[in-house]
Amino acid sequence: MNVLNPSASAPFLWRLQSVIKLSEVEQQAILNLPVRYADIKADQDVVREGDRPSRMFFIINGMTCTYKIAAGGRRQIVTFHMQGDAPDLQSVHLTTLDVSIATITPATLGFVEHEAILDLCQLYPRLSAGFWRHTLIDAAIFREWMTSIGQRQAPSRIAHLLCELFLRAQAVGLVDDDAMAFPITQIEIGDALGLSSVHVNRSLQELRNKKLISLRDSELRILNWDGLQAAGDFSPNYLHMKEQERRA
Amino acid sequence: MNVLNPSASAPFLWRLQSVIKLSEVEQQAILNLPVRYADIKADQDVVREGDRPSRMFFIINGMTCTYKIAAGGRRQIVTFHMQGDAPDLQSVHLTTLDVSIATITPATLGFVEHEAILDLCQLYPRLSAGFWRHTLIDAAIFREWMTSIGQRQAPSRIAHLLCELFLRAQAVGLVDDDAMAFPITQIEIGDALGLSSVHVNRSLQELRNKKLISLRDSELRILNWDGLQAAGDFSPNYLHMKEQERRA
DNA sequence: CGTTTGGTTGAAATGTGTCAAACTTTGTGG
DNA sequence: CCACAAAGTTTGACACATTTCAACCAAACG
Repeated sequence: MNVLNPSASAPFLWRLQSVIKLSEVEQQAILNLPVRYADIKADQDVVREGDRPSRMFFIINGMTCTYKIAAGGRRQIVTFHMQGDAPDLQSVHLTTLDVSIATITPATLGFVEHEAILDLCQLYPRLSAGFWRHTLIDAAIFREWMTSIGQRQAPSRIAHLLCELFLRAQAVGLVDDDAMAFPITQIEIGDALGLSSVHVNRSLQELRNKKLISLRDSELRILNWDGLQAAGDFSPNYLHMKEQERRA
Repeated sequence: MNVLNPSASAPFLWRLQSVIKLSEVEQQAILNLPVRYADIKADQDVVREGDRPSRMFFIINGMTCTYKIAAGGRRQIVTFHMQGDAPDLQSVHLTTLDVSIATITPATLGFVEHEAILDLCQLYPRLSAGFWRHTLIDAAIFREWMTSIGQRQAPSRIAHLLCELFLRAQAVGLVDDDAMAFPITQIEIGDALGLSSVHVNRSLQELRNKKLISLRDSELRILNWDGLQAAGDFSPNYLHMKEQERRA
């Protein structure tokens, strides 16, 4: 956590550009952001509920999950984040964290002081809009997850999650040949979908038996995309991927 | 929907000021926003999933819910909104709506063109921050609801929802003497919490039997706040109410 | 190479859903 | 302002998706 690297923010820039078009100047502003990066082991908390961090971070490599603990120690994972995502961008304005964020895999993270982000927002309204839009897409994902957990049965919930993660991985170039690295355990899937790991296991077998996916050795392969979408009641609109933003 | 009223945005201003401190100039900018208002009957869609609205709205009076429809016509209500809230503020940047928004009660709404909001964001970074913060608090509520639906049992989910709505109503002056107007039906509670209306009914009776609340004739009265919080595993931090924002 | 972590299977317990009917309150048109 | 209709609430019996507990197996790891 002590090396300073001027180009480390490239993954964050790419991700932001999938969210909003940026001018050369604005791109440079992001690339010039003072970033401190750190390698973190798997299954470590990066930040904890109640923290008041003075910096945000983005993912250079690896996967994280955001979670809350409910009564009885039950854990709800509210979202997964991958390359380029900024899991706690919200902390720029919501001073006290209402969630914890942990690594799923070993991860390389880039840390940026909130002040630096706020300065950019003052200078470049378009960057401000981009950051806002990033958090809005996160919120859209939360809404869709709520719908999944509240209304869909277990196999459908799982199919839906797999569809989402696959598209998001694809968008950042983490998919080849219909397959992606899938480091999430069945327990974690359960924590994300409000299911026991036992039931996740049985439901996954259903999806496998229907020849929709193969999932083993931490690799997810889509065997039948249309079938998986149908099983998961999945429609990608909520990810707001190809959408052209309105203006400056 | 044809009267123009220069001071109609007052409830929105009050709400924004609970989110971020504003200067005199910024306050005036909000008050001078060109607002068109409209009275809408209960149980009407204000906007629908797939719409690309050119304006956002805030609630002058009444209550709305944001919902999604899943396979089989099952409805998930993802949030309720009340006085001063801007339920589709997100539409300023997420052009295509991924949710529908309907009135719960007859409501008076104020509509503002997105362009006007974007102009203010350019002029006043602090307002930009305030809008962003408003949507971030919405997202925090989504996260907490996910945790409720995913991890808590029915009576606890309901108690949690009641706590939240009570505090939010209190913050905008809609509570007196431990009671608030409660126009939400048991079916709607079920749609919000992923429960059948039958089970909502039985769980509400539990809360009543424990002398935590009284709920009848569309009035919710809190009989034992501490008990209700405990039953709902509720802690208000996620509402980010008294939190002082960091800076400009 | 033992130890840990994650995956799989079976059987029993249970929270919640579904269906159906009755009851109560609210709203409305005559 | 009544009478009726519509909407919301309550109750009972039964079905079932999912959880829990417990054991075993397989893969990853130091």
